Amino acid sequence: MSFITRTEEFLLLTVGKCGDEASGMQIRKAMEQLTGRSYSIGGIYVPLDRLVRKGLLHAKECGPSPERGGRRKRVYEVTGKGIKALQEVRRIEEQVWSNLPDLLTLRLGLSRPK
Amino acid sequence: MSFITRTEEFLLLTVGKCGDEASGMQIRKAMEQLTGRSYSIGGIYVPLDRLVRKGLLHAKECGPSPERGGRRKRVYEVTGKGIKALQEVRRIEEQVWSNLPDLLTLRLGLSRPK
DNA sequence: TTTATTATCTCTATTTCGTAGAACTAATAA
DNA sequence: TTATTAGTTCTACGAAATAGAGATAATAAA
Repeated sequence: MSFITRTEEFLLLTVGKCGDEASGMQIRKAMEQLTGRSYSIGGIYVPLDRLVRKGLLHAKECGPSPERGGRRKRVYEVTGKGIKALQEVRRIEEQVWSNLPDLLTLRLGLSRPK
Repeated sequence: MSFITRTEEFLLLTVGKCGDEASGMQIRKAMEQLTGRSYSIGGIYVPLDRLVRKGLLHAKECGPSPERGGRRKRVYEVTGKGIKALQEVRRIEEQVWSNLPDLLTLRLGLSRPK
């Protein structure tokens, strides 16, 4: 078994951050703010759908926003399985980044001593 | 532009950890220990080659090990560009994991208060 | 009521990455 | 000279990322 990808990780966290506002377009905006890069529409919806299929996200249909136009929104939320996947990937990330040799720590500018 | 993948991140860090011993098979062992999962041969060499082509790793041919058998080893080292990529991905990871709403922090078991 | 406008989502083609393991190579030992 | 072995090359295939045109469903304007 493999870890979730970075895109999946960021999407799960972003959905969590957006809370009740976690619709596709809102998630896209938040992802762009958080990461500083831009995402195409497919770059959001394709992996979102995959996360739903895998059971890491749950999707529910909502009413439209009060603004002019716009179709029904679909709002996502992180499932228990999604939380587990995040916990696992965080644990591994910490593991891999720990006990770096001094030279590497230095080159990375992480020389915070101790 | 996109971030390096998780596999690439782990490989770069593992190469850094292995130092002078960073040959393909050694890297494979270290990756398995660090992550707790197993990697096929291709699962190591294919992305290693890609990292070399992208300039994040440098490869040099070495003599064989003193053990019986075995062909020449190829030893990898992280380039300056590789270090930069690691710094960037770490910065973004920290960004995305910061300022989580209380509910999410709780669900993730990160309630280490402020 | 019909038409224009708009936000959101669906669909799908293409490129890039991950995964697997058989086959090949070059070294030492028998 | 042949067997044995560590290490690498090769390559096929499945999975994920990326891009953006088009479909849909809502409100506003005519």
